[in-house]
Amino acid sequence: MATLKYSRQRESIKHFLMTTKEHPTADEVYMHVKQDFPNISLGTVYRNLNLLTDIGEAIKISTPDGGDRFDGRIEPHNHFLCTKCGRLLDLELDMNRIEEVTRLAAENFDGKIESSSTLFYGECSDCIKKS
Amino acid sequence: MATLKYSRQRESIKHFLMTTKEHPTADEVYMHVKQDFPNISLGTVYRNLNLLTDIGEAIKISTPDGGDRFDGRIEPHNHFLCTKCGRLLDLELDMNRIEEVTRLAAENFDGKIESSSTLFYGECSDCIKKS
DNA sequence: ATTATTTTAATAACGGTTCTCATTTAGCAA
DNA sequence: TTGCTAAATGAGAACCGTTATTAAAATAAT
Repeated sequence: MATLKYSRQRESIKHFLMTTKEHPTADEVYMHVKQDFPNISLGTVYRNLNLLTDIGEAIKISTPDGGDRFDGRIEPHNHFLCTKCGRLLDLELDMNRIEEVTRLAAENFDGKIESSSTLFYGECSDCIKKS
Repeated sequence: MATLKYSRQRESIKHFLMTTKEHPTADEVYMHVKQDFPNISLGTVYRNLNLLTDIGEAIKISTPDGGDRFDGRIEPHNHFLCTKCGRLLDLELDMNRIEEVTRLAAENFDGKIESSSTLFYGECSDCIKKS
């Protein structure tokens, strides 16, 4: 069962994910961690992002516009994707409502629903200002 | 403004999307349409799927596991992704509830929310039977 | 039929992600 | 400490879904 071994690189990746408010792509994580580890390879970043996702210490967010984003905030929460500038933002929302919807969905559905993720689309405040 | 010209290939792609209950990937559409147009190229399939999506006659669904799926059912509705077998299924759900959540989300949010898409995860009935 | 414009098929190119593998590092035991 | 073993890394090749290029074919209008 492959016992996990400490690595500075993984720690740095995890720390960045947990402290940033952004939802960086793998490449953005790479660029950042490169400041502390100039020799780190993109493969290492991907490997650790996937590892952190697998062990539940990060979340992977798929959007329709290209690469996946990663998030160190693991409590269930929602996201907003600006269709103008492409920024991905946190969106506060009473999770009880989400759970209620999930329960409701489960009623008419034949399988077992374990979770759900909602992505909101629209124009972010910055883009509204500019137009 | 590039006036749209008829093409048999596009018509076949659209017809397949509108009649299937599945949510095929571009490659699955390609495989199917190939039966009627043995010489069709994958590029043509992608070009038309994107065109149909752009003019609102199809929907593109992003999932965390690989390629995008396409759906000829354009009324707002939700989807369920089986984490075991990867199948993407329709999920009936009172859209009023979803709209309610969207309204609620808009209250605490600084930009303009235009739409949302919820993807449910879990185990589909077929996979439950098998286990 | 002629012409102009769109669409196609074939294929090369691209971007994001995963894989391979030789080398380095962490953790453990003598 | 030293040595051993398993895990992690860096470099780069490979992979896969998707987009771009281009000459030829299909469509629509004259």
